[in-house]
Amino acid sequence: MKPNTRKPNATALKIQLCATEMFAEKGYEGTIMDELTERTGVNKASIYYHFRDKATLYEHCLTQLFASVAAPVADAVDQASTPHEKLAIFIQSFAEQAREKPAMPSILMREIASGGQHMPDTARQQMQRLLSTLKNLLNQGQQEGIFESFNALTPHFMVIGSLCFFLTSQPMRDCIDSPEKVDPELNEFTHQLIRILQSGLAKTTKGA
Amino acid sequence: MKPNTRKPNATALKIQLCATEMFAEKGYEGTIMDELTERTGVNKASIYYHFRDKATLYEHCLTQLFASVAAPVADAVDQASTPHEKLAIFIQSFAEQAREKPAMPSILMREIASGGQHMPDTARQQMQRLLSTLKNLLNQGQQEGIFESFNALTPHFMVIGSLCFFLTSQPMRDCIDSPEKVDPELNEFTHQLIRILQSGLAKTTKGA
Amino acid sequence: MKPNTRKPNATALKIQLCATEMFAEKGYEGTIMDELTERTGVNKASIYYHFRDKATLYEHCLTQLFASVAAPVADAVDQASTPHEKLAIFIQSFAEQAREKPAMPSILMREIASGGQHMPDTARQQMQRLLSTLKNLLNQGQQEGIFESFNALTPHFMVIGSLCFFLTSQPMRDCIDSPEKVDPELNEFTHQLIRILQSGLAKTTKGA
Amino acid sequence: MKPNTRKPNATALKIQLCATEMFAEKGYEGTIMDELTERTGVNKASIYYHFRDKATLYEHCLTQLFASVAAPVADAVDQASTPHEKLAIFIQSFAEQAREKPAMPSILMREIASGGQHMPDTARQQMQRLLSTLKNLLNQGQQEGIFESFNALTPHFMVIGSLCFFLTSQPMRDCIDSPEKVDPELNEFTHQLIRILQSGLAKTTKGA
DNA sequence: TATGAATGAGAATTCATTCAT
DNA sequence: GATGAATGAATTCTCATTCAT
Repeated sequence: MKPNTRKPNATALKIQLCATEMFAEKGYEGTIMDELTERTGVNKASIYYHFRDKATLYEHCLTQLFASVAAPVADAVDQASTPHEKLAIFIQSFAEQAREKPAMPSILMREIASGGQHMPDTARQQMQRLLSTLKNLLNQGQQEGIFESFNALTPHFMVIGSLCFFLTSQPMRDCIDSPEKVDPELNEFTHQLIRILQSGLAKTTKGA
Repeated sequence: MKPNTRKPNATALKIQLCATEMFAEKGYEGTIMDELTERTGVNKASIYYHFRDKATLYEHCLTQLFASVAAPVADAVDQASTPHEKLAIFIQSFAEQAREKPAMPSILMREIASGGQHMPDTARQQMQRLLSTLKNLLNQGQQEGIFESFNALTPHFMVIGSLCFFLTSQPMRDCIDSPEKVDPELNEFTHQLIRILQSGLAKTTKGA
Repeated sequence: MKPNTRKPNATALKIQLCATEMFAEKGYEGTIMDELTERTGVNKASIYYHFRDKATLYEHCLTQLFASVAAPVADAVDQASTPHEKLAIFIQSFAEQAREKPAMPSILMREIASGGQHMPDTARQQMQRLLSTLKNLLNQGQQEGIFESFNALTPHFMVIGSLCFFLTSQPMRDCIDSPEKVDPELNEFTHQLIRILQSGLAKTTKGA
Repeated sequence: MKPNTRKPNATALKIQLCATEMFAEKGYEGTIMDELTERTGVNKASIYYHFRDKATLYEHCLTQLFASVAAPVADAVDQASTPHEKLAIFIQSFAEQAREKPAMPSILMREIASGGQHMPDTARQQMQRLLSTLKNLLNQGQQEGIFESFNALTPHFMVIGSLCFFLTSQPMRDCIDSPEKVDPELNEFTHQLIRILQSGLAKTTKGA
């Protein structure tokens, strides 16, 4: 029984949470173990006791994070029945997860930007799972004659990409207070996203 | 006169280009000045001669990069007349710019992921410019009764976000060679994106 | 238990002592951290662990050094009673301190030469304290009709300046071995200094 | 005829003056050639054209500086006749020189503090010359029964040391504006110095 | 487990000096 | 003589990691 397994005791958990936050804020290289020490209040050597090294800690954080996001989305979609509903739920629940775990969009964006070299396999699989979920509901919709035929990657990235950009760019947008700026809430953004995609993917039935 | 005749900026330009590439690949902290030295073949002190320090070099690269992307997009959109055309051109030309300057999506994603803290003002303004361009064409379309009313941020991030994700995730997707995988080309992706957004934003007149 | 049992500050102290010596020998800019590493036998990173950076280390050394000099002098003067005695003790004990802590005159001279820009406040205060001590004894002597009236700065610098010059110029003088040269010992120098000042400051009552 | 000889043209002279100033302010190691470039407005390569390297430039500055100080002092003393007068003139004219060439006390103090390792021979000789001048007048005074017998080094350093300290510490003292502080002018300081030394060295004739 | 101290391998930056024009 | 651009050898400082207790 190696020390760095199972039942994350209080210390280990605190480290994990802080680290996930820092990785999101500053990226892998930007995260400095000394700073993590300060933020957690945990002794540096302790971090190394609980997680072999920085890379291992990173893997651990990402694995946990992405699993905790993908599962609820897939589950929620399964509850719905019609493709339109499923699509809406997909978007909705991904948005919710991203808001609840704000580290996720940041980390995902950084990882993808760097070619996913440091993304642990399990984390990658979780993202695949989301894509599959979407693919399935699109197929269903297409077979039912509701949706046009599209490569699932396009709507996938329209959802994931736009939500990640929207959420992570919030601090940047908050800096600019031009009087005309009317920033939508996440809710509004999500609803518009749903509306656009539902009608954008829909089969154009009008014979005109 | 040797082939590599020394024009005033040859060295500085080489540094800028290489650095932009590295910042895209590895991020700010991941970019090591010694490596940049090797890649450019330029003496390390020379880099510091032309650009005060790493941070300044970064700023310079970003400023140049984003200016070189936003201008052509805005210009291209100005050439078109109808909102539908403008939207298509917006997407098309942003996609083109992103393909031509592959560093841009990576850098943009990383920057946004970290709250844009290190993004120079001018670079930020260029992104604003893109948003304005889109806002204008949406307004025009809306006034002409062609588009529904949307906060421009939603379609903006649907375009920028999905294209950035699509382009930067290419290497990641290329790793997975499942036989069923059918990855679309950028062209196909762009066309689908245009189609979905054109019909997704369009005023649903049928039924009226 | 090895002879060099690790007490909490052993390393930090060793660094401080070596550094003080080097700062005296070579000045702030002339002191190279790598050399300090070699001299102390302490790992370079350890120096930075105990003292944030070179400037902090310098401050620390100076603070300690000047405090350790000024206090004994002031204390010694307090023990004496007559102004003449006090003056002699002032000179005597400053000379002693300077011999015991040969880094002090060098550092003081360099610091003053550069306008004291880098002198930590506490160190500056210690020098003020010496001046005050002298001022007081001069005042006492003046009130007792023993000393003429002088701005204390003059005798102050006659003591401090001449002793610093005498002590630090020793190596320079040792180079010149002209046969006629008869260099006084510190003791002789100090005694002459006392004699000259005692009679130089004394009220010239004769002739009255 | 090497370039770095004789008739110091305008550029070379400007460099020399600026450099002397910087060496005084910051010391040898603290003087950075790039900064010297900025201050002089002369191109860096030009400095190297006129003076082989930093060490040579330093030597040159010191040689010029100390020669220009010692000669006038010695000459002035020669004009006077009585030992008391000569002593006063010695102090007076050294003080004048130091005020006119404020770089001198700083450089002298730094050089002595570091054991005079980098002091060019000619500069050292100039300091010796001052000591000799003082020695002679003391001898004369002693033979005339005016002065007590002292090793000349003591009064020498009392003059040189105190004046150097007084002059260079001015900026430091100007920082402290305690209400009680009454800083003497150089003139007052010099007069007190003369008074103290004249009576301090004088033969105590009173048979009491 | 927890902790203060230590450490080696970097990494950013500086600086005196030189070169080509 | 003057100048912008280069360059190699330092030099300061950082950081992931380990050790001793």
